[in-house]
Amino acid sequence: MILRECFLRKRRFEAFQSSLGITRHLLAERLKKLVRFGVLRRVPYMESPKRYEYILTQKGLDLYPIIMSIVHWGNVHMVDSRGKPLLHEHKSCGKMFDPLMICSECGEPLNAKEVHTHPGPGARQALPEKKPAPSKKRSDRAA
Amino acid sequence: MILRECFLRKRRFEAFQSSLGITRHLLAERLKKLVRFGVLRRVPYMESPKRYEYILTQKGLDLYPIIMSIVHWGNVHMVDSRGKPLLHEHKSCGKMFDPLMICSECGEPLNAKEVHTHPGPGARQALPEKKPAPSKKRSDRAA
DNA sequence: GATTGACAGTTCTAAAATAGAACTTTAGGT
DNA sequence: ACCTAAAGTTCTATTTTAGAACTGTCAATC
Repeated sequence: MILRECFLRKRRFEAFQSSLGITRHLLAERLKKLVRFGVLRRVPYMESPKRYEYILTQKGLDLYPIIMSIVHWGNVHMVDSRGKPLLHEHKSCGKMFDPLMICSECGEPLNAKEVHTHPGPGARQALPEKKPAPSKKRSDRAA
Repeated sequence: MILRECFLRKRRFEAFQSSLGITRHLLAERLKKLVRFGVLRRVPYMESPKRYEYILTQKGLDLYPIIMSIVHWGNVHMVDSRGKPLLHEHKSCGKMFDPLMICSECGEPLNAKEVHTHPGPGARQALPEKKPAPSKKRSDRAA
C-alpha cells in the first residue's frame, strides 16, 4: 500500500500516514525497510529541521507492473455496484486503459494455462531435507 | 507464496507445506482464508479418509499477471551471478519469454511516468477525519 | 514570549499473528 | 504390532502490529 501511494506521487511521511491510516511506528519501519531494500531513496527536501521524502528508485519503479496488476485485479474482483475505484489514463495515447500482460516473444495475451515454468540457472536448490535419510525403508536399513 | 505454488500446479496441503517451509498452522489458516475469499476452491479427491486439494477459481486464476510480474521482478532484481531462478515457456509460441505489460488501447509498453490515475466511480470516500472538529481554534471554543 | 501547528519520527503497552514442535485421525502397508 | 501418509489441530514462546502519547525543530500566530 505504501508503494501504491508512491506511484500516486505521494512522497512524505505524513502523506503516507494520513492516506493509509497505518500506525506511524509501522510506517517508519516499512519505509526503513524499503530504503534498505533499495526500492525507495530517502532524500532531504529541507534542511533544519531536516525533512526527508521517499522516492522510488529504478528498482522501485520496476514494481509498477505488479502494482498495476493488483489494482486491475481489484477493479475486476473487488468492485461493488458503483464501478471501478481507480481509472488509468495513458498519457501517450490519451485513453483510459486496462493493463494487459503479453508474451514478449509473440505478443499474445498471457494466461496461466499456456505457460510452462522451468527452473532457471539461478534456481535455489531444494532445501536440505528435514528428514534427509529416506533410510527408513527397510531395504535401506541394512546398508 | 502459496499462490505461486498453486500456479506451479501444487494443490495439496503437504505439497505446500514442504515446498514453502511455512508452519502447518499458518498454512491451514491461509488456505481457509483463500477459500473464504473465493481465490481457491477446496475439493475432495478422496473419500475416507477425506482428503482435499486446493485449486484456483477463476478469481484466483486472474491473479496470474500479479504472480508473473512479481516473478519477473525477482528475475531482474533478486538474481545472483548464476542467472534467473525461474524461466517461462509460452506453449502457444514455443519460446522462452518475459511478461510484458502494455496499454490495452494502444498496445505500447506501460511505464509509471506515462500513466495518470483518476478516482473512478467506485472510489472509496476519504476517511472521516480523526480530528473532524478543528474546533481547537480559540475562535471555535466559545461556541 | 508563550502557544500552536507542521513534520518526521520515537517510545511505550496491549493485542494479534507467527514460529516451532508435538499430537490427532483415518487408512494402507509390512 | 508398528510405520507411514495426509490433512489438519493444539500447545507455548516469540515477533509483529495496533494504538496512543511523546520528542525535537522550526515557522507562524496570539
